[in-house]
Amino acid sequence: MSDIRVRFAPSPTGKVHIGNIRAAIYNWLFARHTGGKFLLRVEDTDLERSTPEAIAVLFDCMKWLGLDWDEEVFYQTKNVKRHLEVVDQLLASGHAYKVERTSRDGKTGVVTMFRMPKEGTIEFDDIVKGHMAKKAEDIQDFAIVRSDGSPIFHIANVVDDIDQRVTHIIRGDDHVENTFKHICIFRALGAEVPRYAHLSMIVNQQGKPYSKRDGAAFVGEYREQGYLPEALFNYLLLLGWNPGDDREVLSREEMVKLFELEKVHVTAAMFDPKKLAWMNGEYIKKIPAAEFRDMLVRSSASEGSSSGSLGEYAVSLRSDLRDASERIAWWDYLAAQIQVRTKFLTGLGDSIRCFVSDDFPFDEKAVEKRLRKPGVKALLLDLAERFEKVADWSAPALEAVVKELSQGNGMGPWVHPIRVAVSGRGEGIGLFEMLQLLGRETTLARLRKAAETMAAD
RNA sequence: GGCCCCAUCGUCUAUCGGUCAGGACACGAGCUUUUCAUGCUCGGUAGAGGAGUUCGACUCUCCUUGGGGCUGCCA
Repeated sequence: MSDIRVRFAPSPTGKVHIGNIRAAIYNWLFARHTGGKFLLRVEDTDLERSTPEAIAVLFDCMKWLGLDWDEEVFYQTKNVKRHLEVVDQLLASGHAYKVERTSRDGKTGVVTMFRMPKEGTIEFDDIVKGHMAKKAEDIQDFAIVRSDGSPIFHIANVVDDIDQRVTHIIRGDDHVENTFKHICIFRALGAEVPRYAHLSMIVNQQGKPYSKRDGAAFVGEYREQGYLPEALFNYLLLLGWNPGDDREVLSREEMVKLFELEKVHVTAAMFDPKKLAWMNGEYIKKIPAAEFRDMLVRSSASEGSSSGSLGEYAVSLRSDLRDASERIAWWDYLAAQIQVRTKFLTGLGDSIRCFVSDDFPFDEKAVEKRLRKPGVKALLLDLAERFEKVADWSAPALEAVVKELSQGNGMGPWVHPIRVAVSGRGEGIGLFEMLQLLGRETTLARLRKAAETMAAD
């Protein structure tokens, strides 16, 4: 047990930015590593943007990434009364004053300002950035209550941190300047100043802050694009921290065990989608085979091409597989072939369509390149003839047939037309494994059909 | 403009003054004698510039340059 308490305090705008969620990850890891508490505070004072839907999206993203929080969610709007009480306190002690001001957009009214010390230096030791200092005279007094009477971020944030007994504030780099102000508020209130850790920003290829113009910027988009939460989590963590050795793909347990704020980098990190994609592939390979198989079965069902339910592992093209165990073995084999070459979980349905249904699309380019070539018709018919005679319908046996035809000159001329004829595409799993899975009947039918309808003489 | 922060391969980074400056992604070449992918082997590319401290500096200090942040009745 420890007394450490950290918080993630996003504004629920409906979309959780990756830079923001990285702060959540670091907070979570720090809490889990130290045995402290990870709190969630919803800064919902912007009534226009924060809706129940937006808050639901936020919770959803956090749950997706496995960022579970301790204690009840703290809603900032519910603490407004406290914020204003504290402001009165500051007013009474002379740390704040009211003044008539005109805002940028021309609004004139009375706002409450926090009175900054006029001399001295404000200092703090940031856990990642080191010693920070700024002359008080370089910071101007700032507003803490709007003319409409609503508290402003600075005061709400500090009061909530006091009320939630937050000991460490881990947040984005863009808050550094605010920290000097906030420290003054803590002191004016006689409260203990928490420890700070400011995280660098995530930048794009041009070195500018990463925004939605640079690609997926919101957590939900990664989910939609077939990324695994573990991969995003791991990648974001690595963007600014490493365990000190060459390990990059880490289990959650390792992360919790090894994470230290002191080792977080100060410099801004460029977001590299290619490395994230690679990492996603690594995590997909780690999915237990049976689990991946079930994902495939599920995606085939959602394609509407398989009438069977998940539990039955139906294989509509292979009526010869009567036994449940045979069908499961069929799926296991297919899944194993596909898993190693999957980088994203999207499109799984498309890649197995031709295995579970005769209703699959033909890629026009592949057809043009591989089938509409002189002699292909005869070639396919001849292959069908030869395959028909194969006693043992297995990948090695089928490969032997083509190998013999090629006479050691490369099997390309046969392999490519067969692939397109039976699957409609130019890529996929190993050809002979594919034929083995499809079975004799389907393979022969497709070869002959392609020969008649698409292949050139 | 003012204030604050930052600076190693293209990118993420290792290095707690002495290293052939290491790894990963990406890239190139090759092998696994079918596509795609995986896997394996090999390869190239880095300490912004300048002073200083030191026997010795990527590492410490200063300057320059470059980049970023903040400078709201946003958060």
